[in-house]
Amino acid sequence: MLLVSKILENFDEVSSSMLKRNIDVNNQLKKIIELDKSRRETQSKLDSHLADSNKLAKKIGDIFKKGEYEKANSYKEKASLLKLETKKISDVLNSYINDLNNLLLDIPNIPHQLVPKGDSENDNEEVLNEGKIPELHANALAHWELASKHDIIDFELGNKITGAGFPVYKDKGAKLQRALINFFLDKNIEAGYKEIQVPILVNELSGTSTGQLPDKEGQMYMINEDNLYLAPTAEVPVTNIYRDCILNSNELPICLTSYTPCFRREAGSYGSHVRGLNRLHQFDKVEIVRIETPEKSYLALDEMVNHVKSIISELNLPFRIVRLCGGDLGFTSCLTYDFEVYSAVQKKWLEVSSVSNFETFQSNRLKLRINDNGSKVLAHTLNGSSLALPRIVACILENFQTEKSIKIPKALIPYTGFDKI
RNA sequence: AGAGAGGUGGCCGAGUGGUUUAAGGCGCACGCUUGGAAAGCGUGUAUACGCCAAAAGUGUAUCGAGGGUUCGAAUCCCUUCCUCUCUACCA
Repeated sequence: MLLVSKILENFDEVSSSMLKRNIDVNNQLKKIIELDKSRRETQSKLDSHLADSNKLAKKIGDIFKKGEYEKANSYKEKASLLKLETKKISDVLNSYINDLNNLLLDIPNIPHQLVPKGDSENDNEEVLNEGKIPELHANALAHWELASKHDIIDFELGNKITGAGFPVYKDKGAKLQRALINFFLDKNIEAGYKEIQVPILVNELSGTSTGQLPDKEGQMYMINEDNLYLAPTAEVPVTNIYRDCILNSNELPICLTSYTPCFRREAGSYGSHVRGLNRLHQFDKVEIVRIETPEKSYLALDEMVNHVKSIISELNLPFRIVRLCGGDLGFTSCLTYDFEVYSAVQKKWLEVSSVSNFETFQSNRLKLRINDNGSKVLAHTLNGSSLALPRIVACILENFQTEKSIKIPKALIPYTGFDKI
């Protein structure tokens, strides 16, 4: 959520930078400023009425003690009238606060200077392209064909148990999943991230605080009976650990890593690009989350990008890093780098990681501050996938297939216990 | 899930309608004291919002959360969340 003070002080900058997202928020911003002014005026008015009420109540108490009941009663009447008026002002104030909040909740984060203008993923800016695209034999198969040929992932069985997008991993397929999770976690821990296990069901406030609500309302599975959501990413439970916290500057940076299954409804996405493992309703992901001071957050973003890069390199997968353009940039993010691995059979790039700096957008909702020698500032939050499994699995299967088998990348063999499928 | 007991500042803990402006203690910070330390003494010690150019200051709100009763609520009522004990169930 943007700060009203930021909008007030940098109106033109905020307004024009939103054009990169292809949205015009000028009117909303003006309304926010107006509402904030009304809010402050009403607050002053209410406070002075409450101050009067408090004084009067005290006076009545004193008079009662002296036993002057008649006098007290006349003051009581006066106090009642004052109270009625106070109630009215308080209602007005609350409506201003609500309207202001609702407007602010609908405005996305301000894109960073580096974010290119653009409409869609086609306008993303490639910043690195590394690794060799393998030359496959003539009969190379797509991963969903390999999965069934080797009987390691069963999509049909998942349909039976749950529905489309919930595959069953079998035998070496299951072990490959487990190997990747451990491999990723170990790499992250080695790089200084502390492992943490968190709940996968989250409440509404958690969803709002990291920015999934109200923006992605329809993308999360909801359990109505208990008013809980299935987390679409570990970002939600992990970042919310620090909701309503004031951290001492010497506690920073906070670097966490967590494995969780992730659940996404993916409403409205159908077609060939969702075949096999390309897009699932349930998938596994290892996430990294950082909390940083404003001064260091972009340094941290670079570190995270380099870290994810090193993991993909170790798996020997051809990949590229793209800087998301305004049109593709997530609601909550200032700057995002996506990692895409190349699927040699499908002949396309598949997103496997998204690394973002949210600056104060989340921390403002989280009320996550840093206490630096008595002065308080909002922290910067960042996160990234390190990494999401399904498309990594798809690429391993496709890119490392031979006529007879699938070779496991060397770095993974200690984790799988086998070198081919 | 049922019955009961609870939730008060960084922590412990007093407080059943108006000298609570939340006692007292611990912790922490600073100062005095000391050769140095401890002890002792003194001062201070939350968050949010408003006013003020800013600081100082000051007003308001906050005793799990939300609503209500009252001139006045930590205290009474309702709703809700959480914790503990017992019972039931259970990996």
